[in-house]
Amino acid sequence: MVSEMGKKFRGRRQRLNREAWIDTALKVMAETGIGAVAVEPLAERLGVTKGSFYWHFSNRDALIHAALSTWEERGTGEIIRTVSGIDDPHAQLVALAEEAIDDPADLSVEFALSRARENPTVKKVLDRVVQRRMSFLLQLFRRLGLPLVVARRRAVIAYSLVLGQEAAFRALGIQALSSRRRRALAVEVASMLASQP
Amino acid sequence: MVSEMGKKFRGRRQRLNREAWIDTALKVMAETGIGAVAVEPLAERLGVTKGSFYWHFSNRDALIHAALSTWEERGTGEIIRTVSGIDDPHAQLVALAEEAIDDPADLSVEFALSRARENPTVKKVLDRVVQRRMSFLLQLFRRLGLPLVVARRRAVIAYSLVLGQEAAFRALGIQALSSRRRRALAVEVASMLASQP
DNA sequence: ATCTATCCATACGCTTCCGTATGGTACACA
DNA sequence: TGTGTACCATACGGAAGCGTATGGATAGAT
Repeated sequence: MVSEMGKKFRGRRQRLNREAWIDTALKVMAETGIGAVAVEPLAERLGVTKGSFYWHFSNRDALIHAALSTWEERGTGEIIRTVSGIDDPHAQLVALAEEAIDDPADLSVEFALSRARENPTVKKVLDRVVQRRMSFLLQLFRRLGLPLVVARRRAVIAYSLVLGQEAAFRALGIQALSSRRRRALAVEVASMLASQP
Repeated sequence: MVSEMGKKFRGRRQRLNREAWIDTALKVMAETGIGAVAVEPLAERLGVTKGSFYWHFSNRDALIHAALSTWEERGTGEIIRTVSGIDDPHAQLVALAEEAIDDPADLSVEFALSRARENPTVKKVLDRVVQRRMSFLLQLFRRLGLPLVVARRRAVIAYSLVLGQEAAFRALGIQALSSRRRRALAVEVASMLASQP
């Protein structure tokens, strides 16, 4: 029972794939949280209708799931891989801090997920990622010569710092930092975190 | 044109006031974000219908506004007042860290607001609060003998830490800390933040 | 040139939420 | 014992989102 359609003028066709939806979903998640990942607004943002969406995904949950998988793959390795190439643990810490300041998008997602842990899918992915991050940080602080109890606390503190930075910058209305200031901040953070107790 | 009403059995009446709505709104804001502050779910949570709500408030925005005002009054002073009673700046810092670890509810709201800064009302309130927090922190680090540039960075770091702690605890699945661990963490944070560069 | 797989638009029913209208109930107080 | 004020329930219309059904549109193979 469709009356009339397909008659209107349309600009040239858009033709998307799953990845386009996933990327947009992750962006929106970082900006506004997982709750804002809604099919129709996303469609509008992409210049299509939800007809497209339901061709690529069975439903909204499938998109969330796919987005989380993509995020987990892309993110968990990237920073850690970059940093793993460095030998000196202190230089590693500086690099880590700099990465965290530089690329808030990835951490924004993590930050958003921390607030959606009641979602079972989110919980599973987040727990895995956090596990890896924490053990990496713990190892790092151990290599810096800190005793285990201290290293454990530092790991929690470092993780808090990383997650909070994004929120703090938002709250402070800071958009970006010059590379000089960024570097200075990273060095400061690293030396604080590495300081002997 | 109302057909039949008021005939059903009702348990005893609830009788609320504005404050009950505001408190619940703040709780929900802390838990799930400002977007989750919706009239009907709140009403259900309070065991009434929205008929009650629209007697106390003109609309949803009025509730948000009232909640933000209440939060600003209650929060901005409380911690700072407690801490201001202490003389030694280092002890102040420890107390501040302990407060932050202890009472995540208040900071959860702040955290939620940092993600809703595009809302003009939120922006106004948040900017005021952040301004106060930052100048307090700056002063504190100055009194600890840190040079201005360093103190400024430390203030940003401290604020990031405070905001992130809540998210990190969520992500880590930490509900609460024993007072011993809490104290240890606070001391650790304070000594890090106060360390000479 | 036609066919087919791929991708998208439109329309529809359902649910949740907003805000309004209107009527009902309890308690104080006279 | 009635009556008013304060508080709440129900019903309604509209907007926005989810998911389904179905009918185009387009590109590439043949």
